[in-house]
Amino acid sequence: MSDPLVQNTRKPTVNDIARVAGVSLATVDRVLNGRSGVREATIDRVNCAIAELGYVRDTAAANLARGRVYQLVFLLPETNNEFVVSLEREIDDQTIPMALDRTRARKVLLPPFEPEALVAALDDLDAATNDGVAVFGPETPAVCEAVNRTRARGIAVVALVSDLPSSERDHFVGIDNVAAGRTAAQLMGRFLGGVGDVLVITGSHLARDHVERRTGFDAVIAEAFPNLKVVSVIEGRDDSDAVRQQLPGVFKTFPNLSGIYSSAAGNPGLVDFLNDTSAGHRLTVIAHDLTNTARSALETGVFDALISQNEGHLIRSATRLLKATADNRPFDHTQERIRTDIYLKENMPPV
Amino acid sequence: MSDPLVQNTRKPTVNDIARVAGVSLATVDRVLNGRSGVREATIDRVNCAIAELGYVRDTAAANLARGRVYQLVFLLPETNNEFVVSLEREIDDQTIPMALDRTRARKVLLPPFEPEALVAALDDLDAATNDGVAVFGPETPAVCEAVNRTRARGIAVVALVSDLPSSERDHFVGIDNVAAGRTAAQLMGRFLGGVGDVLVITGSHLARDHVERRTGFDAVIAEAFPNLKVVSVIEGRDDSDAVRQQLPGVFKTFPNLSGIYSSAAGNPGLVDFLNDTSAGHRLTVIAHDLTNTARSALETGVFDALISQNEGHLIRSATRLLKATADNRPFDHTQERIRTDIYLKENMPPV
DNA sequence: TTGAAAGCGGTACCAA
DNA sequence: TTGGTACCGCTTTCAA
Repeated sequence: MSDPLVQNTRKPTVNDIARVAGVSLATVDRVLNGRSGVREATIDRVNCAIAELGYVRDTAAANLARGRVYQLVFLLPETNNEFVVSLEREIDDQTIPMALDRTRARKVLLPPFEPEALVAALDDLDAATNDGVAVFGPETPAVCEAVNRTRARGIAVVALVSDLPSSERDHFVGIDNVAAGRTAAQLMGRFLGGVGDVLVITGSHLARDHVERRTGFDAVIAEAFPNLKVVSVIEGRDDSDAVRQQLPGVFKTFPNLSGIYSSAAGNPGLVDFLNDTSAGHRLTVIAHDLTNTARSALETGVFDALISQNEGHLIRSATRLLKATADNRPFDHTQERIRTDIYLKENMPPV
Repeated sequence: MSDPLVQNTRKPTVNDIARVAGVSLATVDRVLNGRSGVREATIDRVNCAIAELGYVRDTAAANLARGRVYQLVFLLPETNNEFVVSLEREIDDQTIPMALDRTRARKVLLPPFEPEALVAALDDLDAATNDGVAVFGPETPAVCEAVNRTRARGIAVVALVSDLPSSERDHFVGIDNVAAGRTAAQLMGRFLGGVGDVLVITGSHLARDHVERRTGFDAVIAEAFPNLKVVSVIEGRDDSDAVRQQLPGVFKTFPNLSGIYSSAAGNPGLVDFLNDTSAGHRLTVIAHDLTNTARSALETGVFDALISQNEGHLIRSATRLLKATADNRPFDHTQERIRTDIYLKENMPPV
């Protein structure tokens, strides 16, 4: 083999193609970019040359010549929950590095758990000024159809954090939430020595990620820990106050709780309650996402473990995937896989 | 503010600088690249223009013009231990994506635990043909001095996996191994309910990462688990056979072992022994690195948890850091932080 | 349907 | 000490 990418030989350029195919640069470009106005026969000649030479386009040079800037949009729920806020901050922090990479990302905040708003926002995107969009929102048929329309208009779409598998989104950027729930259950079971009553705090039955986490959690409890029981489930709608208000009732009904799986947002409400009743230290608490609240709860021993996904990685990965899809360029699947992180006090990354 | 990187205004180019400073392109280039032959006064004028315009060099365009190819070297121990092998494979797998990014990485395998070989390899690197080197090896004074010489010659140096803090290496790419050891101890303690006798398998006292892991492990046992005891420590030199051979003796002396912390390589030897004696399932075993052996041991319940660092991330991060250092460009610290991963069966990423 | 040539943001050679 | 200019790999306008 003499793959020029692997060997020390110079990489073939458009000029090489032109020479080999016996055509001009302009024609090579037309074929390369699928522009019309080239005879079939000529197209074939050029494609042969491309194949023969093992040509791979230099994206940097192409973007330079084009003066291209990738315009991306992030559709996020408008909420003050810490995970989403840090997702936003991550986008802001990436502004300059992205700009150096010919990429501009815009945030659009939408009322949470409202499919209509999401649909409207998607339908509002003009393909002329938008290359790609990352969607973090509920999976409903209307949303999926809007996603499909967006793609049909030529805008790349990735689902962020919560998947939209019933749509034709290009990619999903986030963790396997069933696996996350399973992981939480395994930790809970091991930490509790396999016995005890557990409370699960979930967010919304509309949020696919929340539902999946519960599914996973319940499955492992059932499979592996016969003496562990989920005695109560509360729905906190990702709202600290809502969580806070429901807890006293639960503890009155089940005074012997030994574990809590906080599978969504609203942890400040939980921590607040646990500190007030000083129940935190005798309970095993497993929560999601390395937020400031979770960090300090882990630090003080109120939380025992955290399941998390790295916000920086989510944003960078979504960005890379949208750009690659927009150019329909290949990408490194292993690099784009978001890991389901487990954090104990000991392996928390420094802030 | 009118930062052109953030605003929609066009980014300033060398031409803008030339115009504003009233000099030619060539002079701007001289100043930008610190080339000699420019009057002080002119240099100042150009620098003023640069500052005033908020100019940031377009690295892609610069590299295109220069025909630059980054030449990187990875110095790795020559061993068949799975972690190192998968590090090598990762380098191989990155060959094509790197080539597309004007980067060529070369592996050099050296006899393990032999500082002299490492020193010789470093001193052998020609700055004319090498932009950066990643070093995975023991920290000895001779090695540190060689690292310093290499840097002095103008080659970027990062320590990989095992830090070289006594040297002037540009960066360390790897996890905090003390934290990794602490994490292992915390898991061990929780999984064992805080009581039991534990065996620690280490690699070599010459390897800084191995020593640090033990330090962290011992510290948490001492701090948090008074009824947990490290009753024996064996040094396996990252060699499966060596590990395998020492185990029967340990188990004869301490038949009541309830946990094993395998803090280095050589896991095939350990798994082999555990399967033979069918001791695996009553012991709590915590090991390092998501290798194939570890994967299947986790799957079958022979291992209970894994501490790991992502090989792909290690290689990509080392590569980005070496290139950024070579160009002395800034980089995103949070992106380059290697996480100390915890894997249970439930959150193992698919192969 | 095709080609010549200018230009994207830099670099570097050669001449002045 | 300085400037003019060709060129890196690719795109795009204009003319043929």
